[in-house]
Amino acid sequence: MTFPAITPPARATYRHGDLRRALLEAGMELARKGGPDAVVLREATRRAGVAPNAAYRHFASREALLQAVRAAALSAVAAAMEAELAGLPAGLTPADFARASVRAVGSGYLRFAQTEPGLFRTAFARSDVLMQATPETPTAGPGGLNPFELLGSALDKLVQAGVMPPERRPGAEFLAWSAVHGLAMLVIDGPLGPVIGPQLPQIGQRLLDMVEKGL
Amino acid sequence: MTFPAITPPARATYRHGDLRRALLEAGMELARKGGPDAVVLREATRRAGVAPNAAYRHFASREALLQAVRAAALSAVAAAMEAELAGLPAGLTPADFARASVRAVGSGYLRFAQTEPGLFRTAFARSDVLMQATPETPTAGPGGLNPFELLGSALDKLVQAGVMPPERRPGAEFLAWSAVHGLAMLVIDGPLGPVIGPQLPQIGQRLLDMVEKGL
DNA sequence: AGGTATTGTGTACGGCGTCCACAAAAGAAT
DNA sequence: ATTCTTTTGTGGACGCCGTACACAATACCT
Repeated sequence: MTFPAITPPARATYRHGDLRRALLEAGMELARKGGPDAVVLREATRRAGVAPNAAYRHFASREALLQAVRAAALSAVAAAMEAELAGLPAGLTPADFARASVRAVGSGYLRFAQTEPGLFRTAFARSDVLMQATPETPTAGPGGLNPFELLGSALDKLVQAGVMPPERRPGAEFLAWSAVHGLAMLVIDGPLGPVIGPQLPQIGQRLLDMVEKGL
Repeated sequence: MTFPAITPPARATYRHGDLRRALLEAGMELARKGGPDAVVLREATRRAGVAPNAAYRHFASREALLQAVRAAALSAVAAAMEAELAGLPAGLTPADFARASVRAVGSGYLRFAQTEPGLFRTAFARSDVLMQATPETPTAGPGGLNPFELLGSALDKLVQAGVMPPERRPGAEFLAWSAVHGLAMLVIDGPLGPVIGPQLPQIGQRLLDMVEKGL
């Protein structure tokens, strides 16, 4: 007689070997579809083929696991922004390049929100991981800058290129970030999803026009 | 010997009389401090002095109760906006009045977010109640318009006063709303709370400058 | 008065996060 | 090599949650 055998091999060794990473990846998977609330400790341990309590050897609580997932999601946002920046055409004037950089950061943000809504919601909900990234929970992309820093550096270019007067620079990231973040949240997590939705790219461009003009 | 007697009188009659309202009010209280996740069915019934299952005679599920709370919270947002609009000085030119109206709507939104973060988060998270308000779950304020409609009518004034060219009007609410919503979310539910925080009013005004200029 | 629909109760199930005591394995000290 | 210690995973339990089902008390209608 054979048993159903969920997760057949289970595990040969008593020690898992890389449980922390396994839990983090399971957490990412859960967050990807389902958002932050879907990051459930027991389910993550189940996927890692381990007893629920084993998680507590690597994360102090469900919240701690969630924090780690958040940080990883922020890294992914940064990577999306960097991809967008890398796709910028060459040979632009400094002013145009600076403007295009700001737009690229915004577009990357919005595109990520639309393609990975679960991760996006996880990245930006109820937490201050972004501003106080610890060595254990890096929030940066491949280039070493986190999303907030990428936006800041794009805005700096705007000043250097003479497009933005220096006195407007302080705090400008909050304004630009707010606009883009608000649209993303309203579409993927709020009441605008059904209303807008497929038109996000166009509305996004219009929003970026507004930011560029109004900053 | 006397018992501890939590909720001493409990209830004299078998029927509660107004359980639906009682549950809604308990839910609002829970949402006020704690946000949407704090709206817990069992706790609401406890506060109403009733068995957990009694709730199911009035709400199909926890989610249904939460929807009702959301609608009520949206009403409160609308009321905050109306209060701000009512405080506008008299004797403005139509153009200035229109501009001030848009700002008032935005300020009301931000002020509400800061003074009632729990309700604010509840109002605007994961739901489409706003766009499809049912008779049972009204989202409007005392004046009969919900937050979205209040913003729309302020923008209409902008066009009527000749401040905004009519061709820019369609979709403008999405842009303005995004900006304000994003700032509110980043401050009360995101990573900007510790960073900004007390300076919200100033940054809010700057954000509204950006919107006004960039719309 | 009796019948019916409404509303609240009791019991139970499975899922969650987390605490505690224990067991297995790995590494260090003898 | 044997023992001790630290690390890592297991098992069982607790109290919370949402919710389904059967039942009881009340109100309402005839």
